Amino acid sequence: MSESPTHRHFIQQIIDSDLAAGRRTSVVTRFPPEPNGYLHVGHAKSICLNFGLALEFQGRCHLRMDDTNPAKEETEYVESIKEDVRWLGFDWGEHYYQASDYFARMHADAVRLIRLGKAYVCFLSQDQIREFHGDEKRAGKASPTRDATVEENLAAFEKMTRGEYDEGKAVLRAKIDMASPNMHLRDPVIYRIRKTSHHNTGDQWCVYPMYDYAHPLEDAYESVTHSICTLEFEVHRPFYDWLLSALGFEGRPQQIEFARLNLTYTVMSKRRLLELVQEGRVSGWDDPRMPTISGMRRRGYTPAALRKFCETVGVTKHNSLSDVALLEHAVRDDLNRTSPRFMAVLDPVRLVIENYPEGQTEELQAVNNPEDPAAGTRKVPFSRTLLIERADFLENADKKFFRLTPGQEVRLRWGYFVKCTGCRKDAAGNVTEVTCTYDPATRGGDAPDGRKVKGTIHWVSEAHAGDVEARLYDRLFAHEDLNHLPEGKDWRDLLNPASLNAVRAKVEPALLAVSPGTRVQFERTGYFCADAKDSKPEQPVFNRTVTLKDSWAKQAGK
RNA sequence: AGUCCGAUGGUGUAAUGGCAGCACAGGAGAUUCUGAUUCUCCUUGUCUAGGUUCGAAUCCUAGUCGGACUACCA
Repeated sequence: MSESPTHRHFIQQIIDSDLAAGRRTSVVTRFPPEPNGYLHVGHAKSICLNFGLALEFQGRCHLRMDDTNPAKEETEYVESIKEDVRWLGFDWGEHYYQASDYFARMHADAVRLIRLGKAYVCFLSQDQIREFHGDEKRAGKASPTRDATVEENLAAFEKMTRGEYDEGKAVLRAKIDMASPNMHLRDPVIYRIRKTSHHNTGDQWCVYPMYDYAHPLEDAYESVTHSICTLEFEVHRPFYDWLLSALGFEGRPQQIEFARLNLTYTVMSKRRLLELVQEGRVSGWDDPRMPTISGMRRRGYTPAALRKFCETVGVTKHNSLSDVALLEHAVRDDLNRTSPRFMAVLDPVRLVIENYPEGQTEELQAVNNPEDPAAGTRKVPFSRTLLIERADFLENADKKFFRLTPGQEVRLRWGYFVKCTGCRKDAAGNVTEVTCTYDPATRGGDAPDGRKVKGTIHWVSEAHAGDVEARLYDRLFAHEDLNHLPEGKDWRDLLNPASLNAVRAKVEPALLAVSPGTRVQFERTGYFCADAKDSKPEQPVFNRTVTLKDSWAKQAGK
């Protein structure tokens, strides 16, 4: 538990008090993504918040596609969003909605607004609108048609709707206050002309509502009670309230803003993620290095780990930059309990047991998961010639090195004690083979005489080993805070050139049979997931989710 | 520059006028058939200055710093 069990974040407190005071009798939230990209871990925070609140208060949470801009949205994204929300473990039940389903109703409300004298058609060009808008110091100037009659506006909006104007020739604006210190209240544009086919409504419409106009209405139509969004919409709230009040909605939704998630060594904007994909810097939205939910799923992250992480970072109103170590901790913690162990050698060197009979093979019993007795055991083939990690042998080592070095005895995991006798090298001085002798009495890994070894290393039998691709991932960026770039650098300059290192690994035979998507631990090296896309039968490709903590590497680095 | 929002260890957060706590990270040690896990202990914090109060992280004022906004994007 990262917080005391009684802790309530500020949104829970708002809801508590709404319920206690009788202002609300139920809780309805919504997660409203625009289908113009894949969901990322920042969205996961919002999903957990909104669906979590609904669960906690026995209300409901709607999944709503905020598809008001036909130029940017695609069905591919709609499908991926649904999949990601489900995968995270949430269920919207019957409550799937699309902003585009409300276009007729929104249009009718725009007509109402005009009749109320609270909206008008403006024929200024985009540049003129900007110019008339004023700035912090100067009040804006009224559009020439600001005081047109209701009839004139109705007629003009009708012509807009019928497509009689070209794109950009006219917009519908709310009539509020051109002198407001809040720019969003200086007669914001609420409808624009777009003669583009919409992924859902096709060519039915050529006028489309703007976010500021559409969003409060969507919430109101669905009887949303608490409309939770990110901090940058704080300035939009007065318009949100103005609109619903102007149109006379009862029991209006309340907009509440919270701080979006930022992660070290990670970009979190859809625009940047899209660029990484389009520029081919990653293999796609689901590249395992991407902070997208689909990328993290492929990388081996679990829904539980993501949910736990979202709980850990909390919900506040101030911007922060969460350490990616928090995320890594969440996934290690989950995977440690749940993933079966296997032996895999990522950087192999041969180990020959000189006193083990040539040609002999035996099967040793290995425990699948020490954290979970129910996971059972498996057999691992053993023979005279093994493969071990190159880093587990050192010709000249100090006393702190617990692995193979001439004269030192170590345990082969689930196997025997072996004592290092030396090594052979090639002409260049590279170690080609490590040699040792074994103690037959230590079969299974324990010495009858009670003697201890300091180190245990993993291994595979060379003749029995499978050969697979292992993709060793590291952080995508080499810079900590991508919202603050070093002088003169583009964010792309900060990509980590070593974010992917694909190696051929030698693995115990049981590993060849795992199905795509399976998460395992490679003992002593890390958690891996059989890639869901590139794995073939008997030929899995493993993605490293995260390394195991390595206090030896830390020590040795000192 | 204006308006709005925010500020608690290295990081993320709790304490809602009454002992500044938790997690991560870092350090030391114990345990261990993974130098993992687990366990124990430790380092480190209320932006500044005033005020209110018996008592302030909390309330007030001013300042400082950070963020958002000035799209026919969401």
